Amino acid sequence: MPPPLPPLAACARSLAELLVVLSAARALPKGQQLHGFLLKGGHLPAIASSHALLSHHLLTFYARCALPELCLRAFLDLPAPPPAAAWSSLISSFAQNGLPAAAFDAFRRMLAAGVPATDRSIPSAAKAVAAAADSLRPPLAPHALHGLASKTPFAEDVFVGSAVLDMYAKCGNLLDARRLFDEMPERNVVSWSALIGGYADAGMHPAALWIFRSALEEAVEVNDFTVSCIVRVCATATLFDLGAQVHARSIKTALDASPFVGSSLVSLYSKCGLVDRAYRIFSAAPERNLGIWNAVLNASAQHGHTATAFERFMEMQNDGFRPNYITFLCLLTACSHAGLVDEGKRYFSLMKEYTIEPQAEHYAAMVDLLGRVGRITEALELIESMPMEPPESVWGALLMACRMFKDADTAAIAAKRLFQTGSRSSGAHMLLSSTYAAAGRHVDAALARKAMRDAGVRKETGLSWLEAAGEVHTFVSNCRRHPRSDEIYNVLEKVGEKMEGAGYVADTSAVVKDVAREEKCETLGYHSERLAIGLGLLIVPEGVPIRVMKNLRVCDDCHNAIKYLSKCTGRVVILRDNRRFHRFEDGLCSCGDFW
DNA sequence: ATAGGGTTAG
Repeated sequence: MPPPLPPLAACARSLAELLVVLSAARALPKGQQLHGFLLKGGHLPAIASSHALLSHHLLTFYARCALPELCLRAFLDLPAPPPAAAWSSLISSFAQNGLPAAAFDAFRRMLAAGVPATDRSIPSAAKAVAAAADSLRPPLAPHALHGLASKTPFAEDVFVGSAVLDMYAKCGNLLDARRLFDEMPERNVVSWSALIGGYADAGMHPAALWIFRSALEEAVEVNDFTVSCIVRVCATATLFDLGAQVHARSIKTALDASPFVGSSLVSLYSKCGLVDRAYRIFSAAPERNLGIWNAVLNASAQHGHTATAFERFMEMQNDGFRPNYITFLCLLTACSHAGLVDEGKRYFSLMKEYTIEPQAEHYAAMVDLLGRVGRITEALELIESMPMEPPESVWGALLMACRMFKDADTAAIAAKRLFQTGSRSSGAHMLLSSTYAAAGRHVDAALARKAMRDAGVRKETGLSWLEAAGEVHTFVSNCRRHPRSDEIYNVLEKVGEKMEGAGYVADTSAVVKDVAREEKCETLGYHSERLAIGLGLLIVPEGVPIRVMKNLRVCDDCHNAIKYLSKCTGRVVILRDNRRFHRFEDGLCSCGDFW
């Protein structure tokens, strides 16, 4: 005789736990089976006290499976009228599972049913508005939700305030975010983090740093959220010294153990050119998540450590992490930097097996990969096959390929389509012009430059900078602004003689005829990166790599010259241009002259 | 206990 089954009410907890497991796995058939069982036997009312608990997990389950209709039906199965808690449950299920439109719809229905908004439902609604910030038809203006919230008894609640503040920040409305922050009667670490994150996303790095500093001064107990945000700012702006200071501080508070802080540190050191240090952070990380795997994978990709990148991809899967769309973006970048077309195609089709829909960014990476090995027709065919309107980045990648392979006809097509996207990129005009020039079509080149002027687009100034002792030294071509300019030009001249002795010949083919006067000046030899390296030779201690950043792509001649420079001086130069890293040592570059 | 806010990786 089997022991008698316990009464169903006693099983409610186990059933709830089972639903949580099924939710996590998004196991749709099994979950629906369980739902059916509960409904069919009339079991739900039988366990009325656990009814709401089970319903909550059912809602989360269907939201995870992106099935708002089923979610709503499970909600409507609740004994009427649903209490405010059930509504909050419904709204948060949608908001937390990428269904902002459904979340807002539920919020609206709740209000229509006469249930007032609470301190539980407003934050979820704010999250939904924030998540829909990029969509063309936002469900509700941020101001409207803020207004609604301020008419409730929760207007001064710190949870509600922080959620509304974050909504403003995510919608790019930094002025309102800041005003709310200033007016809040109570602030906590979440309010501070939301504001810092908002400034960081908007590229307002000084503001983000300033708020962070104020938080420290006001003795706010910053946590891993806050620190990861501020390290991201340092990474984006390549503020190595400041980033290292924040890192040191985070070690003291043990926040460096957070995988979120770890990811941003990996990215910081990688972006500052110190990929070995990035690798060490990763190896030492006590806890790994998908973010830190992607961060280290991207570091390998950016630094041209292609084989390492592929290995990391295998390892992360062995560790049980499921790659996401960013993982594949990193892999395609790695392939692109090594010119590995077959591997790239393999990863691109592998996305399907993971049911990850390629985004425009993945297409841009594939176009870049095909283009830089000269398969321009194939790249154009891929663009034609895109299920979405090709954005600027895709045409830009094609245009770059046309420039490399002097394909003026395709360049004209790419540029035309690129400008149709509403882009005001000066780089695109310059690429088109120089492609014409490289193909010997100097009249078209001049016309392209005129078109740029007529469009009121100014050429982006080539800038290089070098950070040393916490100070950032910025250079433009041939400038003499730096107080140590005389020494810089002297040392470059001296090294230049050695370089010529070693066989360096300045390549003047990059000097395009029929270009405007200002560009001719720039082509004469002292490109900004060389000046920055010159200063590096003077002030960076022997044995320490000279790290230089540049906002444009390094030219062939400078690339060649820096190889000779590294050989003649015995120095390591790490140059980050707008595409990737180049590590020059003993006459060779890590990119293998393919970039 | 079934409901609430902020991260990382491109």
